[in-house]
Amino acid sequence: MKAFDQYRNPALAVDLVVFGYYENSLNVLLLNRKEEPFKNRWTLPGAFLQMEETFLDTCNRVLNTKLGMDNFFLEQLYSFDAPERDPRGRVIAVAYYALINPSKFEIVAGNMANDVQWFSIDELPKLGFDHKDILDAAVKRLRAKILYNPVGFELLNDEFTMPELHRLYETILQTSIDRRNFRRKILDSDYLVSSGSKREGLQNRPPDLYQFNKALKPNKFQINIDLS
Amino acid sequence: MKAFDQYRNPALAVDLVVFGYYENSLNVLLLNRKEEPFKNRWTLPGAFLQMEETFLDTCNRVLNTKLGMDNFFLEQLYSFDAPERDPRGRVIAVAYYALINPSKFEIVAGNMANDVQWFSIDELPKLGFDHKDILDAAVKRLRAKILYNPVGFELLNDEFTMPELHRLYETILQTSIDRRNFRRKILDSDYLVSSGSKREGLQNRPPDLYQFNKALKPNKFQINIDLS
DNA sequence: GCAAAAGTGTTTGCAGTACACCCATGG
DNA sequence: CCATGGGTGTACTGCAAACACTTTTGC
Repeated sequence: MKAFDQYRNPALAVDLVVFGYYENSLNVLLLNRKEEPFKNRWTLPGAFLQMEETFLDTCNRVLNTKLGMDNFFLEQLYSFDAPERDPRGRVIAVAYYALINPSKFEIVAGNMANDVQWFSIDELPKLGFDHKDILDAAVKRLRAKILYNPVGFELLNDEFTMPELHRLYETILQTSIDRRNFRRKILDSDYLVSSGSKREGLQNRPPDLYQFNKALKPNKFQINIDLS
Repeated sequence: MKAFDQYRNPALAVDLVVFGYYENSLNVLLLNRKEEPFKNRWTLPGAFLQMEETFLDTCNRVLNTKLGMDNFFLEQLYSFDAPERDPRGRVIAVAYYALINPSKFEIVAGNMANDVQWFSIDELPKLGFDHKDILDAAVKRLRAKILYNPVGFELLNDEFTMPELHRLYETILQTSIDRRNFRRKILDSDYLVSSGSKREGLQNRPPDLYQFNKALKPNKFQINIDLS
């Protein structure tokens, strides 16, 4: 029997949508290409899958080398197959998205400084390949997921306040949520533990600090926002 | 620049979970392999992606030739990358799932009769490759999706009755749903149009016939079942 | 004392649940 | 006229949306 990998197969890339939240903005990590095609255009970070790698291996390779990151939320998004998505030839892309806290990581520039940069998803440059499609799908997934899963905590510090979490939700969902009802829903879900202390140094009443409950009972909550 | 497809790439298979509903049972289409590996074991239908094909092309190729099917609900499920999932070598699988009405199609046997068969998802044989994982993911997705999307209609005849739809939901979700509340929710969503006539020939009161509203306003409904 | 933001509580209405009753058919 | 399943209505209840008040800080 002929080995499969000697047939002609499409190349397989793993592309990453890395979300980071700071200064009341949802941001995505983009990479400035220094080679054709799409030279000098911003694109999602990614790499070709090596024969012995799993998807997660490839994700970690990209994130470790280019960004010095590890230990973050990572989830498969979708696979993209448009025949002309890469002008060099047939390339299938398996897209993952990651949620990270930018303050925890230093962005390691690749060969050159300024080739990796955060962009607010409201002020995106024109992207190469079909990466705008991938990014749009990721944003849509994140918005749907955050309504019933505690993924918001991945984007914040270990300790965070209720108003911070509230602003995070309002930013990502691009809507306003009643802060009192929001607080009640989140607290009722038992996903948070009060850390006892308060955030000092702000202008007004110091808000309570919370941590994500690692011994979580899967006590679902549901934020009711119509995304359509 | 060297063409990408001359590098060594994993093979890329498209595997299909074809769901069909009849006789109050959710069934999946399996194929009896006539070659190694997993000779004489039941597996999901699938094919290797050809260079010029999209995923959907491959899906249609499989479904048309083996099953004589077209025009059905088809959605990408997930991509599977376990390194040892195929003993012949590295094969990535992109899984799709389809919803069809078995009464609309004749299963076209491949090279031999009895090599394609419906199995109730409650009485599955041992599957080859990692196809049990894929199937489990598909069932999970279908159960989640049917709660808020009108995909149930794909599995029924063009005209169907409310009790039929109700039984479909109870079967797929493996739970009991109050038929009166179910009816109200579905009708309130405006996804159904009464066809005016009734299903005759049953033993008791003839139930009303409905059709799926093709001019649908995306008027979401929500069946509240805790899937966890 | 005032402004601003955080914490806590209450009212109200609607949607989901749990029911009961009537209707149409076959035998 | 009875059994069986289909169609329709209603009362209750619990949650969520809307909203008001108090508390704590900086200046």
